[in-house]
Amino acid sequence: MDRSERARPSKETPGEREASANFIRDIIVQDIQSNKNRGRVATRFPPEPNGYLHIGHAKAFCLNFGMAEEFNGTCNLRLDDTNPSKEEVEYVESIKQDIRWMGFDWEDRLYYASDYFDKLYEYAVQLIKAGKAYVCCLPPDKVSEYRGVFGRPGTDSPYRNRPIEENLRLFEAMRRGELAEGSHVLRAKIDMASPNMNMRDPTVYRILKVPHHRTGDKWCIYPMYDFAHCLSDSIEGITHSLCSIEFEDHRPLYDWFLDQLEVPCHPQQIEFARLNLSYTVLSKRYLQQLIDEGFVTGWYDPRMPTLSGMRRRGYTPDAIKTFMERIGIAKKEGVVDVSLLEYILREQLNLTSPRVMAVLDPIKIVIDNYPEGQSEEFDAPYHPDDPSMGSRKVPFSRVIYIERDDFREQPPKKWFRLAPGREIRLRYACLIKFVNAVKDAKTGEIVEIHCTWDPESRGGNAPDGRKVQGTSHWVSAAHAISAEVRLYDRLFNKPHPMSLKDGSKFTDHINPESLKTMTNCKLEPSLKGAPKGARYQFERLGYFCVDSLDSTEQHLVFNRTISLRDSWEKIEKAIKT
RNA sequence: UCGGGAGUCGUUCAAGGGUAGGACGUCGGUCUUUGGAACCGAUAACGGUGGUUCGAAUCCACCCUCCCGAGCCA
Repeated sequence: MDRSERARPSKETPGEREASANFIRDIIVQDIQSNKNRGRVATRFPPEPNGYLHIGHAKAFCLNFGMAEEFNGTCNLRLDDTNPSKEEVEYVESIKQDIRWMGFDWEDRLYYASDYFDKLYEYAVQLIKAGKAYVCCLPPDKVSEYRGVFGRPGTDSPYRNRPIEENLRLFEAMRRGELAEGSHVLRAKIDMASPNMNMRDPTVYRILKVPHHRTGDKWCIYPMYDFAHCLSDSIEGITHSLCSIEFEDHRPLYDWFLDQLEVPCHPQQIEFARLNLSYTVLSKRYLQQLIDEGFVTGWYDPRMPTLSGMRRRGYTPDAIKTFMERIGIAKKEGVVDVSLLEYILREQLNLTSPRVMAVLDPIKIVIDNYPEGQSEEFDAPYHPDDPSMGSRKVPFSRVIYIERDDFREQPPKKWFRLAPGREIRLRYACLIKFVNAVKDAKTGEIVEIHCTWDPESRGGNAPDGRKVQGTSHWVSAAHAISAEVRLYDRLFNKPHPMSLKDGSKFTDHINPESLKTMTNCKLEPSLKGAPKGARYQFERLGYFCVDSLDSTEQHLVFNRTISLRDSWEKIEKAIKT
């Protein structure tokens, strides 16, 4: 292809995501140029409804919906429900909700593989009539044994050359429920000597006497993935069937079925590497295990990499989409550093979150020279770099709270915050100067700190131009509202919890601090009535959102989406070592 | 053992017979009423060995490493 014709990254305008080149886009561009499929692009996202969608699925559907959008095509949502023993309606609903939340629309193209059960049955009959499939009576362990091992050909089933009429009769008996589960299967007659195990007479239909969440008990035989998937794609007129790398050696089988049968079209299967993320696990099975063993509260726990967990945590769909574009699409399998996701999240939240003040672990400050019973208000902008977000009034009075962590009796080097003898700024308010700290006689714990303020410094600066190094966020005690704040962190403390060489289980590496609940938090009064899901930056702390499940008007609950970058933490570590 | 796939900065994605580029990370700096943000700079890579060529990361050969595959799961 001429280089100038190649899909290039779109011009970068502020706030717009950049489209990066990827090999799938290149293929689609070529296909359009050669007028393959008459220039049409049709993709689909085919999740199995046996669990909640996670960020790995998001990579797949962002690609499928994204390509369709970009090339004026369509993307279908198809629930791949061919195994009723594992699938549930709850999952179907969550899948739809999560995709919608991410901003994609399948319009009227919501399909189920089970929509095609009648057609698939007919295709199977067609295959039998063509002498390309047979009913095998080998029990499961024998089927496996006959299939053989890598490097050596398998053995033909003794039922392989059954007459077509008998196959037809037995398949019909399977369908009618006359045969026991496990006793018979329909198999494609391909090649028991193929080096590709998928081609050694794969199972096409099995008996499963299980009701289906959509077809009820109409069927007791169900098609296998390889058969159902390629045909569903063809029935829907899919042009590009994008799937993950582990299906690469299923492609010959995908193509084989479509070649044997009279089908509407023959989509092209293209494989790409699935997403892996550091400090997390991305597999339904392991996520289910985290739930079952009580490490998290459910699929929607804010620490889970599920879309419902991330939504509750405060992630934005846009951050996830931008992440997908930045990591790109390739065939190489790898692990993306979660810090890139976090960077993009902060990048977006920084632009869009109103700033407010919240003290999570309060310590009382008494302003000795501020009159008792008096108060005043300071004007505080909602965003320091975006005046269009406006401002609010923050009340100030004699007793306020600051963060316990913002005071040190014996400050280390490079400490900018409050300490004996120091003067600091209260954000958007004034300068205060340390007087003394009052300790509990028994425990030695500091119960309150006395300071004086400089009334001339209203707004935050002294007219004499003197500078202070530190600025603290604060809340007026008399005006504060109480709340619970849940501090979430990475779920694992190892970058690759799934591949430790020491023989440990991944659950051994759960971060014990992945959730820290703060119950005595003080918020500025403007936060009263904050609606579920609302996002804020708590100044100097991080990005937080109102919990969508547990927060009530009487008892506000906030989740920490992500902390602010903390360069003091780095300095502190450097000093200690 | 056989088949399939993949190897480019620490990570991820590019480019590609002619100076290997971006982003994150890391390190340093500027600025700052968030130790935030922003800005500037530095860092660092073509798995190996041969061959073809004026020139190879790119083409060829061989080798090495890693991933997937023996469900009546998807």
